[in-house]
Amino acid sequence: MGTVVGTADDCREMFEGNVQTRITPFSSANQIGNPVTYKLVRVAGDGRLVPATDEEILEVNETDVHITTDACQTLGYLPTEGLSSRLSQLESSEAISSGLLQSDNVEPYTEQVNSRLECFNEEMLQKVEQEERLVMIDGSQVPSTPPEANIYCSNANKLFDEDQVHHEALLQEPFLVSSNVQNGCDMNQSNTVEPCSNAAASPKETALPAAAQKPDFSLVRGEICLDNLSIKALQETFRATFGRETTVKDKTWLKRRITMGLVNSCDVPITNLTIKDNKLLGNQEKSNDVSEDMGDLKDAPSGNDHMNGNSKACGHSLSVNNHYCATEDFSCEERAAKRVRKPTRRYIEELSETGERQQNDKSMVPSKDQSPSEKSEVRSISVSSGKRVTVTRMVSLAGSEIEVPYVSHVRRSRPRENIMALMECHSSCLEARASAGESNRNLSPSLSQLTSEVVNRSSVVKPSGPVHKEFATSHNSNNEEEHILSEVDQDMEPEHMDSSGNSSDDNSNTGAPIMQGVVGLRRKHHRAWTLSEVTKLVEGVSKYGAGKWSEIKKLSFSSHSYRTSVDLKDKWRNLLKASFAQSPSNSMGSFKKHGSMNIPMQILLRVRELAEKQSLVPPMSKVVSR
DNA sequence: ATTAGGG
DNA sequence: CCCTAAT
Repeated sequence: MGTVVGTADDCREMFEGNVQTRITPFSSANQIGNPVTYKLVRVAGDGRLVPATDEEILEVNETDVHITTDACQTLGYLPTEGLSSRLSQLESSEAISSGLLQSDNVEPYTEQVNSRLECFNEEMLQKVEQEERLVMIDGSQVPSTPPEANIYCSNANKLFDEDQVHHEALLQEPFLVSSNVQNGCDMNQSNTVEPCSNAAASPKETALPAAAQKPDFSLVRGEICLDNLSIKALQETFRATFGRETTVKDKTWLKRRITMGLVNSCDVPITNLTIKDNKLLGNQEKSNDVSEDMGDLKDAPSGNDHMNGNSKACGHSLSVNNHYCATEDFSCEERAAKRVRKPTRRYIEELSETGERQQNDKSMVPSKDQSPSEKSEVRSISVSSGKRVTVTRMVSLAGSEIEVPYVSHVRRSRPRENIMALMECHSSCLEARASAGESNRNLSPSLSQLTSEVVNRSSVVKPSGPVHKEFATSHNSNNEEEHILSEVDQDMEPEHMDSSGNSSDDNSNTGAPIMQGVVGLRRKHHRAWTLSEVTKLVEGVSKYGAGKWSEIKKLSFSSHSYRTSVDLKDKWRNLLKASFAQSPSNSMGSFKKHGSMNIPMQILLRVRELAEKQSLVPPMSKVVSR
C-alpha cells in the first residue's frame, strides 16, 4: 500500500511537473500493436520519464508516449494489474490527475481513451496470441470467447465507440475485458473526468484503510460478467485465456484467474514494480497443472492489489491468499523475480550487450517509421523477442536529444577492488567508449559518470594522468609488448625487491602494461609475472605450503597489491606445469624458448622440489611451514 | 572469503 | 587471466 501511495505521489509529480500536457495524436492509437507495459515511473521536472528506481525498467510503446498518456496509463493501467483493488488505491491519484487534467484541458478525456485503447489493443493482441496458441494446441476449433465476454467488450467499446471505430474492428476479436480495465475506463465514461474522480475517490478511502468494508467497486462489471458464467463456461474462458485446460471447479478461482490472466497478460515482467512494493503478494494457488505455476508467477506481482481490492469479491480464496502473502509476500515476489532474472550473470550480460544494442538500433528504425514522436522524452523499447528489456531514455544534451541506453548502476568491470586502477580505467573507458560508440554514439549521463568516476579513481592513484606507457605502442600483439615489459620488469624488479613494500612503487613502476588503449578491445588485464614475483611465490609456497595462497599473498606479496591469491594459485599451477614439462628435457637450458617468461632453471627445479614435497606430504607441509 | 579447477 | 563451484 505504501508503495501505492508512493506511486500516487509520483503521479502527482508527473502531473504537476509536466507543464505541457500533450495529447497523443490519435494516429498513435491506430498504430497500436505494440504491447505496452508501464511500470513505476515518475516524471522528472523536465518532463522526462524516469524509472522510479534505477533498476526500474520501463517498457513503453515505442510510439509516442505522452506524459499525459503515461500518467493515464500509470494510473489506470497499473491498477489494472491489481484489478479493482488497485484502482481504489489509485483513486486518489486519479482524482488528482483528473483534477489537473480538468483544469488543463478537456483533452484528457481523449488521451485517456487513447491510453485505454492501447490497453485494449494490448489485451487483444494477447488474446489473439492465446487464441493462436490454442489453435496450435487443440488443432480443433478455437473455443470462441464466451458470448458474455464479447458482450462485455462491446460494452466497453461503447464507452468510446464514437471515437474509435477502427478499434472496434480490433475488438471484434474475442476479447475479454478485465474488470480492471473497466474500472479504468469508468473514468472515461463521462466526458468529464470528474465523475471518475468522485466515484473512484470515495471508494478508495474506505477501501484502503479497511479492506473488510469495501464498496461495491469490487464487483466490477468484469467480475459480474464472469459471475454469470457457469463453471463450464468459466473453464472455457480459462482455456481461451491461457490456452490450456483447467480442471479447477472453483468458480471464484476461475474468475479470478481469468481476470488476472487477462490483466496480467498485458505486461510480462512486472518484477520491478513488485519489488518496490513491500506488499506485493504472490499468488499461491495450488495449480492443477504445471503451467499453472507460470500463471502464478505472473500473478504474484499484482497479488497485492488483488488482496486489497478483491478480498471482498473473491472471498475465501482470497483470504487464503492473504494469509500466505502476509508471511511470504516478499518471498513470492522474489521467486517471481528470480525466475525472470535467472539468466543473469555478468558473462551473460556482456553477451547480451550486443543484443541490446541491436535492439536499440531496431528501435530507432521503427520509431521513425511508426510515427514522428518528437516529444517523447522517454522511449523505451520493449523487446518481446528477447527476455531482456532494453531501456533507453532521451537525454537532452547540448540542445539535442539523444537516446541513451539506460545503464544499470552495477559495475561491469571486474569486481576486484585492488586491480590496478589503471587497467580498470582503461577497460572501463574502453567499454564506455565502445558502448557509446556502438549505441549511436550517445553519451549517457550514467556512462559518463561512470567514466568520470573511474577517471577520478585513476587520477587518485596516478595523478600524473591517464596511462602513458600503455599508449606508447599499440601493436596488435599485446603479448609482445607485455613480454617486453615483463622483461623490463624483471630487470627492474630485483632492485625493487629489497625496497619492495611500497605499493605506490608497484603501481607506477611495476606499472601495468596492459591495455593498449587504442586498438584492442581486449579488456583482460595482463601483467606479466616478474622474476622477483615468481621467486617470492616459490618462496612463499615453500614457507607456507601450496594452497595457502591467501597467506602467501599477505606475507609475500604485500607489496604487490595486484596479485590476488587466485593469481598466485594460477601462477603456481603454471610453474608446476612448466617445471615438470621442462624437467624431462633440460636441454633448453635455463630459458624457455616459448613465449612465456624466462624462468631460471633454478626456480623451476625448486618448484618441482616443492611440488613433490607437498604432494608427498600434503598435511605436514602446511603445518610445519611456520 | 578462499580455494580448486576448468576454460 | 577469468569465471565458477565448492568450501
